[in-house]
Amino acid sequence: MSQSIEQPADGTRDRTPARAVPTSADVARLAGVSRATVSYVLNNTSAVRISEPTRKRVREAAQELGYVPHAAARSLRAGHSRMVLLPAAHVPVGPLYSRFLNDLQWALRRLDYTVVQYGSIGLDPEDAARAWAELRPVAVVSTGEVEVTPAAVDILKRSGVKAVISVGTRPSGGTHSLVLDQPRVGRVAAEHLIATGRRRIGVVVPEEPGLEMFSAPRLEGARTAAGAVGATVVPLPLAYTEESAGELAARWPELGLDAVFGYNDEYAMLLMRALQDAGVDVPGATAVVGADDLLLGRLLRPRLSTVRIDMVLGGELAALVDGAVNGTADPVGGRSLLDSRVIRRESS
Amino acid sequence: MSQSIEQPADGTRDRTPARAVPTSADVARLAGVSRATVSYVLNNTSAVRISEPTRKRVREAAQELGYVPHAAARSLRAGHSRMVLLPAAHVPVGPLYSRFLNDLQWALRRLDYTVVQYGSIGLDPEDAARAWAELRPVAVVSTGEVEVTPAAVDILKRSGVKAVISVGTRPSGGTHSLVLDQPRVGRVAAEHLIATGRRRIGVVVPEEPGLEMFSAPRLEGARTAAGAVGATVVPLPLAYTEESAGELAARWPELGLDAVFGYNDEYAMLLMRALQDAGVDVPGATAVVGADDLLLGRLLRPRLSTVRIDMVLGGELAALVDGAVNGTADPVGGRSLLDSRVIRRESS
DNA sequence: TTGAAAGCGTTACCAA
DNA sequence: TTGGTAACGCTTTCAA
Repeated sequence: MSQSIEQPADGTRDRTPARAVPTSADVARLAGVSRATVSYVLNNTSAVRISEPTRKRVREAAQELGYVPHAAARSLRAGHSRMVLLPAAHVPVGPLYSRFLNDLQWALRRLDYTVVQYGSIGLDPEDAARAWAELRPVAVVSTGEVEVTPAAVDILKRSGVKAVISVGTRPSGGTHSLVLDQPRVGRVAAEHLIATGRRRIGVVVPEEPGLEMFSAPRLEGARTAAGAVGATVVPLPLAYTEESAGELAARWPELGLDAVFGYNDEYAMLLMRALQDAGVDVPGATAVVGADDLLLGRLLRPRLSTVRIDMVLGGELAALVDGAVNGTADPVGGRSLLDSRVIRRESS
Repeated sequence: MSQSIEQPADGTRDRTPARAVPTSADVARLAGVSRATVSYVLNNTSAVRISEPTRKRVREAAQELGYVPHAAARSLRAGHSRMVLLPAAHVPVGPLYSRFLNDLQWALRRLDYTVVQYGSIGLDPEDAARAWAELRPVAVVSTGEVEVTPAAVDILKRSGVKAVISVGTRPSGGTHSLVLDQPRVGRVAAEHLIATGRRRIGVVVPEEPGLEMFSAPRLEGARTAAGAVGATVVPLPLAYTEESAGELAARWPELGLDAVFGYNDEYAMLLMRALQDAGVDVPGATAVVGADDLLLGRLLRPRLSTVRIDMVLGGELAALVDGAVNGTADPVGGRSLLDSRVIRRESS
């Protein structure tokens, strides 16, 4: 057994069976003051002056009891919270996106928001919205995998949500939308391939679920670019396994493609290797382009060409959220936050 | 500009300036019943029988107002919540770990917990614990990057937290610990290399911050295995860049190593390529082993040998959390949830 | 079958 | 300088 569970071993188990959690009333009692005074002292309320000895007594009492204020009670009283709800992704996405989400979480934290990840599987958009609304978040930032319909937005707004922001999808009614231009990724890839003389372009469409929201618009973008010059685009379903790549590579001659956009670097690497193993010359017979500019793509031979995506920064999105919450005018309007450009290496 | 911000475009901006969020009292008023009745109807309280016409009136009133119950008020009244707090990682970790966290979040959700990600940067363990305690979570699951000291555990327990679970670290006082056996990863890698005749083993130690919690124990495990048979282990600091790998490869002759454990597949791939570019024969002169069994590792030539880590499943950890919360006896005791074994391919 | 009221832990107003 | 009190939104016991 390479893993173990340890019970608390300090001999204090059940020393205090269901001991009550101390409240400000307990602190007040111990310090011999009123609850109001406790609140004043602990919140450093400047409008009220409390004598130093009293402050000291209160603080000591709080310390002794291990008193910690109750956030829910506080925000109930205050009438608002600083909770930002992030609908959880159904499936782990790529490294770029994970990094983005992590950045976002930290940036929000720095702005003193509490981030709640909330998964809502098998709920339709409106039921999901109702579930989210129960938490009375001040903002909802949907990262696109979860659809936010106009009706859902209405439910949220009516429950007091100040800002509904969707990122990664096309704008949906009533939300502030941060549209990550996925079609552009496919478009610049295709344009690059066309510019280097290719005319029959395969576009990998991952079979793994949860990726359609990225892959479909990328495919569409490639189609746009190809349509403009009479080039052909062929969708290529591909699972992230060596078998699937091998099968696709075996069909390569009959497909008659002279280029392929691999959705991202990982799928592109997988396919490129399969093509090479099947005797297809890269980039001679077929050019290959990935996306994300992963370091690993530079390790293969030929080095993988890629579309570098400059993802919007978590900090900027956090600023947008904060602005929307405060009702401040759009803090990022007009700025280009997502840019994609081809980095040509050796595979194209 | 490849990205745009859209304002709500339905012409309804500020249609209802600061309209109050409906409460159960509003519903009661509209339906012509008491708040109690509203609560009974909406919660399907079985102990009380409400006439069908009344139920209907209440439901319609709720519907019309867009009423959604207030979770904080509810749990304040109930005296407990179902919130699980997950201290946020400071830095994005590998794909395996992201997947694990995602699984965990979903598994907890399925058990009807609400997952709150909470970052606490620059806070010492006790202050962080106090911040967490304000939220009155029912459980805290530390994924290791954030240290949970015994004092922190005490603060949490006193605030009503039922279970403190730390995963990935050595057991810390008073918590249920799920120890992911990182040393074992290094040990099996080293044992494999030793078994195939290698004696001077380099172990990559990533320079990227936030990875020490994994890399240090892996290095230690390798040392243990080597020490047992008089083999040598040399730590190799390496940044995740081609330059760093190139510099390390350039020093290879003077290092005199006949094998290297690359920390994980990504670092191993990076280093293996640099070695090959520097003219080092792999696996002839130097054997290379990674970890994580990434698909991409099979694309290089020679195919990368790796340590396959069967990570504990999110669902199992969620079950442990649930068991700890319910006070049920340890639900996973004695089971081996983390296992590591070498998958030999061509690079060793 | 329904309603009145208490209480969860806070904070803010007003009075002392 | 301090304390009493009401109110935030909800559930639940008790009484009608």
